[in-house]
Amino acid sequence: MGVPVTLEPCCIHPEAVERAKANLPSGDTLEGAIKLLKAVSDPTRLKILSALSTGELCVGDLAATIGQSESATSHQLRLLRETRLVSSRKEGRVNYYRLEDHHVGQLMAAALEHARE
Amino acid sequence: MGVPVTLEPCCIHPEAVERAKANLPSGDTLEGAIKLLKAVSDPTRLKILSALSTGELCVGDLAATIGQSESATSHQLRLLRETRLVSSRKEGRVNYYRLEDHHVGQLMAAALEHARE
DNA sequence: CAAACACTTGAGCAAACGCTCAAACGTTTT
DNA sequence: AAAACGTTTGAGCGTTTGCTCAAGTGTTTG
Repeated sequence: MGVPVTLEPCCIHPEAVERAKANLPSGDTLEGAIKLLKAVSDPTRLKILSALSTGELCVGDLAATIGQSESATSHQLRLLRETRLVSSRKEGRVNYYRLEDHHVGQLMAAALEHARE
Repeated sequence: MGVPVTLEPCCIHPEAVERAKANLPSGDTLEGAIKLLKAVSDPTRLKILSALSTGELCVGDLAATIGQSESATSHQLRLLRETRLVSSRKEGRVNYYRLEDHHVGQLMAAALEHARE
């Protein structure tokens, strides 16, 4: 059927809308991108990721570095673990965290560059 | 005074903490980066920015493109205007919006690439 | 085996967020 | 001048977020 789908009755520039719609990311892609962006768009978590970019750190040191309680730090680390941005390694009773995702560096760099202008 | 400043009494690896602390972005830089990241880490706003990457659009068309009410779209556009990610041009009673920041493209690209893996 | 330690977890709460709805605004058409 | 249009704005509301505090886990030390 050569019938045009998605007829939008109420818009000013239908062809512009079609073009823009065609370029929108798919639901899954958008969802994944949002999860990543939400993960890095919090001061505490961005500090954690920035700190880990200098090498692995345990929870206590991470907390001391970013100036937060260990509890708060641990809560955020959990979120970062779930989004696979960090991973952990246990040594005795100490838990060492490190960066896991290579896109995070790019994101932080772009955002910080923007902020320094 | 050769006295070492910022003595942190309670952490396991003081030298690692010092290194990580030295690498933390300054308050202003961090704040700016967070503002940018927060602005792009919402589905509605990310859709708006994605749509605008195909060219300028008026509010009604933007709303139709992303599947949101004009009011909701306008509210988010206001936020994007305040963070200088978009700018607008008025023609009669129609308001055309376009992308204003060149870092946004990089950010979206990195986030979407991550999501597609 | 008890105490100390490093960390995690759940409940609870205040603040921030994102939408809707109704009203307003400035412009254009009739 | 009135009506229609495209957009903006403010109030209100339910949801989400990020912290604290207290309790819990597992490991190590005395």
